[in-house]
Amino acid sequence: MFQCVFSSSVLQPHRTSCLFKHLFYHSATPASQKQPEPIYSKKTEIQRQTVRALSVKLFIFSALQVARQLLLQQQQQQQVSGLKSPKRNDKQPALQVPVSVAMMTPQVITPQQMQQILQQQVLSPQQLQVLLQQQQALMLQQQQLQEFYKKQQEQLQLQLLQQQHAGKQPKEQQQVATQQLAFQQQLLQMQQLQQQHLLSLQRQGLLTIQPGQPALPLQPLTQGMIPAELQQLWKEVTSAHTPEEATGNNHSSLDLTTTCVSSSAPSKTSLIMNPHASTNGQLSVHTPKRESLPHEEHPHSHPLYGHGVCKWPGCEAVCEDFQSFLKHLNSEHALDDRSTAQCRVQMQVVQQLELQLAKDKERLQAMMTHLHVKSTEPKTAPQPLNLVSSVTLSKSASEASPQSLPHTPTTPTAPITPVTQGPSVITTTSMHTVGPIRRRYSDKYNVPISSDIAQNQEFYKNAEVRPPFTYASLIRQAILESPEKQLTLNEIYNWFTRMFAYFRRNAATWKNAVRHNLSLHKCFVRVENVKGAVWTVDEVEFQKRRPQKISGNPSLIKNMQSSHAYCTPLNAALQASMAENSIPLYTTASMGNPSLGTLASAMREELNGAMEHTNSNESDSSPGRSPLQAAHPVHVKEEPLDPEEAEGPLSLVTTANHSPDFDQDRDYEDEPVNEDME
DNA sequence: GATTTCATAAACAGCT
DNA sequence: AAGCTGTTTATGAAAT
Repeated sequence: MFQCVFSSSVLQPHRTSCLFKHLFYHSATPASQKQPEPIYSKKTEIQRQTVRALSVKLFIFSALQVARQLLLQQQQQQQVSGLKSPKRNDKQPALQVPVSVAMMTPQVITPQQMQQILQQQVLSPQQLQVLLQQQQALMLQQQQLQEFYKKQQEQLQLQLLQQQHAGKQPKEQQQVATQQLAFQQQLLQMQQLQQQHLLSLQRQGLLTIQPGQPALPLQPLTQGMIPAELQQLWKEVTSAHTPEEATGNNHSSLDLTTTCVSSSAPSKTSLIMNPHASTNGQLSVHTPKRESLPHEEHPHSHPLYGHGVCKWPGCEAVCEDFQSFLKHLNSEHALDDRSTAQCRVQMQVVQQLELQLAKDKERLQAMMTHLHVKSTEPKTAPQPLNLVSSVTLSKSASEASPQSLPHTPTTPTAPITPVTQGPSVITTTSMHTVGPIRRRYSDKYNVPISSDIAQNQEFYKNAEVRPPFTYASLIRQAILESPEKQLTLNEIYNWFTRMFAYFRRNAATWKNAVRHNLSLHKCFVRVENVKGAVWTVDEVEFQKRRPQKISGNPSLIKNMQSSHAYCTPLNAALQASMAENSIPLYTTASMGNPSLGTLASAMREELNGAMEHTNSNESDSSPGRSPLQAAHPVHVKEEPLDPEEAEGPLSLVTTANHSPDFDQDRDYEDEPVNEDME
């Protein structure tokens, strides 16, 4: 294609118009500049180069027109539809083009237009300002180049004329040639500058260039080719029109490359860092001096440094001490394309997380609303976990309808009090702090863990909240949820990671804890299998091991697990009384509060009845509900009660299609580790 | 304040 | 040899 330009055997060198046509279409291809074959004389070569440079210019002009049209269209659309979710916008190609083109064709786009576009990209005022400044600078540069371009054009015409008349003035021609070469280089520089600008924007995610988009190629610069005068010229141009760059540009040696880079680099940094300027101002300019700032205030608490490891996304380089970390930071994560891109990615990650957080907050609020839990008191209570507790309790109170909770309030537990969404609803944010705190919650008081998990399944899956249950309870739950009431260690692991986002981190820690618990507690029985060893739950031992604070009656506690479905009205009553007291529910009960604690236990005792002991027989090895299933095949819905596992729809399904094989699909195939959004 | 329960860390052995 | 599994001990925090 571009051969028609350089090895233009089809084109007569003097027929510029023809050349123009071709160059108009192919000028910007990178390969076209590489090693033009010396077919013609030096003079002709220069002409070709000049012409090509001109064609580049033309190309730019054409791009301007396209940009303008697109902009106008865009504006019209905006006026009609208004501004919508900016994030989506920057994925729409229609927008990308105008923005990108606009950046390189300042003169057709007014600052206002520019602002409009950029606002769609969720730019801060600072970013906008920087962009505008840069745009103006580019505009001035381009104007100068245009003037220069006109001159060159005239000279070219003259030269061509002379050539046609076989005029021979080598010296003059050489001068002209030099100038033309310079001009070409300048144009290349211009291209490069613009290209870098585009790239920087790309890195920041402000725009994405489509494959088919006629982006200007980045032209490799051979410094040896740059005439001194061009350097001088370039200096003049750049220094004259980019005053804002002077601040960040302390390079004394001004070769074109550095000028080019430095002129775009500040924009890059400022654009990216501005959003965080208030907190991470030190990053706005990349100098070692600045970077040493953050740890001056907090000697060893750099957000990018922890546990002797560099926390830069995807790095994890080991740094023995803080100094070596700083060294590493300066060397490995300097301001380059990679770091910038990673920074941008991190920004998106944060955005995503915030989005997710908002969603989960909303969900939680709806849950709380539905459950009528006034979480005002938890907030005032010293324990940060009260929220969790109350949530848990609320579930247990409404466990008569375990599966329906998150979705529809069709539960028997009718609204008791008009619910007002208090501002003190537990937020996922606060929940995140729960993690490191070790508490024992509901499970300690025989709160059906199953119902909580079933009802908060989505919540636990997505929010990195530590479930308010002990490892033992969780392990037991995992095992009981399985069709065969037995799991291998690995399957238990998988259950943890699948059910709780919290356990998708620090695997070594919690896995160790799981193993530790399995070994430590008598209630977990290891059974040698054909396939290996599986773990089962000895329900008797499990109940034995825990102190029954509620009623002090072990047998009662044991019975409590069943017949939840029948407590519907009582649950409502309990819930009402709890709401009435407006106390941290579980805490209250745990404290041995006579009214609530005994009420709950009494209720359960009363309700348990005779149906309970169905599973007490096989408790040693397979405390499962297989016998119960046989006993109450129809009562699938109420099954969850029996061994206090309110397994949600999931386990119901598995029970229904119960096939001889294990739940291999869940344990091995759907690796949940990648569920978190990072 | 002593005891219990639990979480966490870690050493160690056996097995694959 | 490395990783997994399972056991055991130690320590500290929180609850009782």
